[in-house]
Amino acid sequence: MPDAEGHPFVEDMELGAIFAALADPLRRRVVQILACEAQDDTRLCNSFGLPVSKATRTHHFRILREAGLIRQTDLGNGRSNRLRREELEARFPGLIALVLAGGEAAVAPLCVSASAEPDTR
Amino acid sequence: MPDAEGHPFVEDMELGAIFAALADPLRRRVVQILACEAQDDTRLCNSFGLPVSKATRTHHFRILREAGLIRQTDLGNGRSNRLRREELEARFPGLIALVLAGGEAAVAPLCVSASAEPDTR
DNA sequence: ATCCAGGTATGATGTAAATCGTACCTCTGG
DNA sequence: CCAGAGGTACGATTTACATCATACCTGGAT
Repeated sequence: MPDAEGHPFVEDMELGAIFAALADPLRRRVVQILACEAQDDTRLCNSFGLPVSKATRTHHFRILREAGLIRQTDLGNGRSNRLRREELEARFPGLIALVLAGGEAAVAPLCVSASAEPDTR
Repeated sequence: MPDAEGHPFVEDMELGAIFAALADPLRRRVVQILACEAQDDTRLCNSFGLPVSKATRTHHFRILREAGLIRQTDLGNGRSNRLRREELEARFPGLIALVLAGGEAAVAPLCVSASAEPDTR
């Protein structure tokens, strides 16, 4: 079902996995940030200000990717993250709006610059 | 925040708890059944055909109640369950439609009679 | 009064999830 | 070429969750 990089096809996305992914405040925050940015925004994993270690960050992005919420592109160094907006809207209309409606997933400013801080922690 | 029976107020509902509750296929099924029935449908906990023990069933209904998805009324014996449809729609518009859009949470017929079977298991 | 059906409460148990440290890989910039 | 930044992989730990069995409570039917 998933492609080589672990992205499920739209028709294989599961609501259970989506909900499980969005149940975590950190992951929900990532989606919120991507969702409230302009079209096709692309950012690196470390640019979300997640208060966890690198290893844990990778873990969270994997969950998001495997649920189908984001599409990741390997740049060798760095990895770009993009919300799968249209696909999600087609398969689960209203999902993204809902995540946005949930209010800040309490961690930081959000739409404003979640600047990439050094790898503290 | 919650009232005496453990129901959160609309304004206290949290998207995280909602998503966590709906991540489980059994609980999602309960919500689907309630959602696709007519207005203000009320059913007992054992009428959903959940393939788990009584204790586990109680557990799942507690999660649903504390997330704000259902409202339970104690009847002494038995306990009626009702989807908090309008309140949910006001707070998280599109949520219910989304759960329905997710397709059958693979367990049984669904909208058709999930008849109350004897307490096997 | 009894019994039973529907639920809750309380542990116990097994599995899954979040977290981290460390080691490693891949590009880019001196 | 070497150092460093961005990530992944692996193993360990700790916590949360789904599950059950058992004991108990409440109201309706017999």
